[in-house]
Amino acid sequence: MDGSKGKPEVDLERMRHSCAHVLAAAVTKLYPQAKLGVGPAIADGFYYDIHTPTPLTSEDLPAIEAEMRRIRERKLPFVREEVAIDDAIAFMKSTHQDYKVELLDLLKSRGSTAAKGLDDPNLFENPAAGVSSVSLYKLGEFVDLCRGPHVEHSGQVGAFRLMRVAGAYWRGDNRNPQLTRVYGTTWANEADLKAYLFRLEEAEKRDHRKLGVSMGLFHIQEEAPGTVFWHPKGWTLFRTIERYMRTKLDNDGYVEVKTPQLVDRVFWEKSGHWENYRDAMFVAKPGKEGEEEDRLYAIKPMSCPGAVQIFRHGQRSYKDLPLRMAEFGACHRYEPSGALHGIMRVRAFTQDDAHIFCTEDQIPDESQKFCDLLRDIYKDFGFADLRVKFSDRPEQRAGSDEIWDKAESALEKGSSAAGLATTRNPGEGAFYGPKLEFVLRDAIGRDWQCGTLQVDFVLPERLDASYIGEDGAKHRPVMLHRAILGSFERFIGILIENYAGRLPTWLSPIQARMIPIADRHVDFAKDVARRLAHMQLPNGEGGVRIDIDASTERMQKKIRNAQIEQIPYMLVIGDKEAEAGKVALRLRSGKDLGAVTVEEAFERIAAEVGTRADIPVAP
RNA sequence: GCCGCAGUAGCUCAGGGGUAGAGCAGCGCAUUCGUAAUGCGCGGGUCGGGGGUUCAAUUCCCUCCUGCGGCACCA
Repeated sequence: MDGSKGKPEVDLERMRHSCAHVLAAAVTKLYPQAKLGVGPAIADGFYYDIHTPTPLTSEDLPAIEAEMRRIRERKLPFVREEVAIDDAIAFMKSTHQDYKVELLDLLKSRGSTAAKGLDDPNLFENPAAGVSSVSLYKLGEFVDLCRGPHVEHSGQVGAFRLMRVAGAYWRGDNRNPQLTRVYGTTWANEADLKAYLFRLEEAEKRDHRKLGVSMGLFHIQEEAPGTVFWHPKGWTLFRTIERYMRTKLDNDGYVEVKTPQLVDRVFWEKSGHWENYRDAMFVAKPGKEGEEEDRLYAIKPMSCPGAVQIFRHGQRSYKDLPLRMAEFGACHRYEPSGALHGIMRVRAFTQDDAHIFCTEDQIPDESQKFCDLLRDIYKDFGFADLRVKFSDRPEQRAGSDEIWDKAESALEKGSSAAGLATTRNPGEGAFYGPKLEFVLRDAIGRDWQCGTLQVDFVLPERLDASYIGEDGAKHRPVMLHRAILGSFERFIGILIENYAGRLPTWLSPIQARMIPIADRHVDFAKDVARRLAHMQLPNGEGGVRIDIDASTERMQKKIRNAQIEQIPYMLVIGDKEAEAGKVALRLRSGKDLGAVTVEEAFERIAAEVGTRADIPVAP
């Protein structure tokens, strides 16, 4: 908040909410048959859900916005009026505001309009069930059910802009009719509004879908919706991350496995997936047309049932526990078409999955160990800001209360021992156990949930996993599902957006580019490139990933191209360098480090790769 | 999946009932250059697929696909 500089404090939320009323007033004026849903303030602005006989489209927005400006100019007062709830219902009925009537009925009977997971902050809430009166706000002719508060008059709603329309289900339930949600943004003044729009444009430039394609990392095409074609550079990035993760897991006591992609549906029936997720699973029926094999296979949507098969193959002893079984599992899920988003939400993805088979007593230690590992890894990728959500027992759940008590406290113990504070997510756990969800914050303040740690005492039961205990009897292991990156695809998308394409050197598909100034320098440049490619970088990264721009372009153009590709190091070679056997080192920040020996250049790159440092960028 | 919008050259985009145009990229030639764009030339498109209306459709209509913004979903 900057209320500094003697400026009057601005209550943006109040302005935004009032702006939603101005929008509603404008719409009801232009479309008298409009029925209103809810219209809260949200981050950066507001929305209002509206039903009109023919749905509003973006083409209608300019006229609505113009009407809103007229209302702003008239400086109409917001007038609060407390009325008996039955009077309010009668009034809303008389104006055919069916949705408002529905809300009022809820208020009357339950004292709250809370829908699942989302309670509308703009409406009256009464802890005691049932309310007898509600507040209405008048703005000129327009009357709305609302808790307030509002600015004094419509001249104070600030600088706004209607942004877009979208469909939204009434009360967030897809069985309900869909209203048109009009989104707007509101700021204290025109300058702030402009700054916001500028920020949006900047965020758009980070979009991994554009950057990833222009950086030559991957593409997606029509015939394979929601699945990624990884190009050489993108796959280099993928493999770099995979190699890094593998090393981390090797050092942390994991074993790695690979389980089948196609498994008979009978197997998924046993695991329970067929029943719950059949619609979201890809299936395959092999064989000649008309003579297909009489079995239906499903492509695995997740790796855990496969891991259990390996666990239960042969006998396990308590001495084998905890058994940390990792798999970079390629999973396929038939995600709803509207959910697909670049490489962040896809139908084929690779989880950095692992299943820890352990005893109940081992859960706290394993949780702590995992939290430590996860934080360590996030730090290496440049994410220091981490928060943890703790989702506890849902209403619908398997397992006794004792077991839940144990699992929940074990998870809490583990995360707090790792020095992580958790926020509670009541009732949001899986039916099979509680979970921790790890959320990282990126460079422009967006949150991404990536990691997860879930306790599961159902699947070992369903798939009959057991081990022989110290007592010689069979016992049921607990299974911890855990992921750090979540999926490689999504995590790479996050990395691209976090770094705006300027990946740290250790992750850059091309770390250095040779730029010979003239043809006569090409041979020397090739020689330098060869040498650097054969020197061993730390962390088992292999040689420097280097290429050479031997085109007939001018040096300036080659530099520009390397800049656009965000290559961390440019090694320029002309007569002076060839003579001295050196290279002129230029950073993508624009900094010119002058002529250095090949060894010096290597040391510099190696140091950066070794610390996984992010290179400072030009302002 | 639902609501709304969009799909024209590899990319960004203009155009519009009479079978298309720019910039960048690509290719060719010339240039051999000192830290973010050398010049000239050339090629490139079933205007997302299918159907309909029309003498004529890339343009209008229907439908499917894909994408975009949300909603719903995310084991």
